[in-house]
Amino acid sequence: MNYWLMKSEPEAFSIEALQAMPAQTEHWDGVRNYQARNMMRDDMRVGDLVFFYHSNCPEPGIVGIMQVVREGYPDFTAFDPQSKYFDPKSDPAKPRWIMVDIKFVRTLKRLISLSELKQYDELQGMQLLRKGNRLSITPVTEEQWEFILSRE
DNA sequence: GCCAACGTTGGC
DNA sequence: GCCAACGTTGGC
Repeated sequence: MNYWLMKSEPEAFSIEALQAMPAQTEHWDGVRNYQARNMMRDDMRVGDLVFFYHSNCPEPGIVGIMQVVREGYPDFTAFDPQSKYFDPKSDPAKPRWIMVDIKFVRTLKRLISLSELKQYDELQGMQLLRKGNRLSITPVTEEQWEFILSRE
């Protein structure tokens, strides 16, 4: 069982939007970074728990929890010229990009902001907090996961 | 294979 | 809107 953190701009896709989906489940499309793709492809398993992080918004931070319900499969938005995630170099016969399906578990009782996360010694070394980190998917250790939930 | 130019992310 | 950090592209 692994733990993760996945970022989304709430204007594009928020935890409220996930909660409103049929079966409260959605595919996590549009990841166009190889490191993040490799994590989805190689390491993410059904049952893994994921923090939902709102990025690029007035108060960035962790807003809820979701769960992986389908393991990596081709990101079909890469094949759709109408999609903003279209990638002409992704060949349907040899897909370049991968997505997983994610199900809403719950919102946190309160938002745990990025600025708060940065203040905890216990979270030193958390990949999200590394200088210059731009990865939209990062692993979270069990210790970090438990600690963050204990601050809720 | 190097690296300059360019594009994107995302906090502030 | 700014800009630091970083990834990708493409000429050589």
